[in-house]
Amino acid sequence: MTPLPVAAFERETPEVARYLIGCLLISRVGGIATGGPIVETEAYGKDDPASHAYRGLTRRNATMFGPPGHAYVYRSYGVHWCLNAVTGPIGTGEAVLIRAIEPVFGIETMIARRGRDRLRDLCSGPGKLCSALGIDGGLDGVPLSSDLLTIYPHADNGSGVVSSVRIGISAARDRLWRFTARGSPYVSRTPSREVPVSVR
DNA sequence: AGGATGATTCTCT
DNA sequence: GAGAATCATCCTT
Repeated sequence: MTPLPVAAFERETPEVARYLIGCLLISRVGGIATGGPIVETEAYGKDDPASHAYRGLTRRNATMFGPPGHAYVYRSYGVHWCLNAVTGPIGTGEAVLIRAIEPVFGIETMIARRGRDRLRDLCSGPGKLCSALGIDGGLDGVPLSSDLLTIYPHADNGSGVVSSVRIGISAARDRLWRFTARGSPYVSRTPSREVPVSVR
């Protein structure tokens, strides 16, 4: 199975966020495969006051300005790790936050890492999925085609994807830059207002 | 050096 | 749905 090519991360960031729904995210941290299909993403794109990159390059967000197709891993609220896929050409600070996956591979390992045994509690949030997959700051900047962290394409990509407003931000609340797999019980929160997404 | 601020999670109501 | 926990990062003195 071939990982997503870098070209897949070079389109407009919201388009990448939509496209990633259904793609397979696999971690092999610790030599154990964990992961599953992506069911929730958010775009942090151009001229976006909600983005870490909005006020320019800093030490934390430097990876966002690097090459597309790499992982941007940052610490949230001092305790959680969050995983992004860097998008756009070098020099632009854009990324897609991977917010939730459907837990499929390495369930026992993910249960142990999370300290929770209900399937829906394993990967239903950006901090949760990093915990379940063993992702931490040491993976910041690694290619998403690497042995440690890989995103694979999925045949059914595109169907059943809906958009809604992003979660946990205070700026640019009107942008429909959150994407979820319609009806998935593994998202962080059920979207209040779902808007259909056109598939090209 | 100090203060404000979260791209969150968990628990309780 | 609301509130607490918790601390690295960033910006302002």
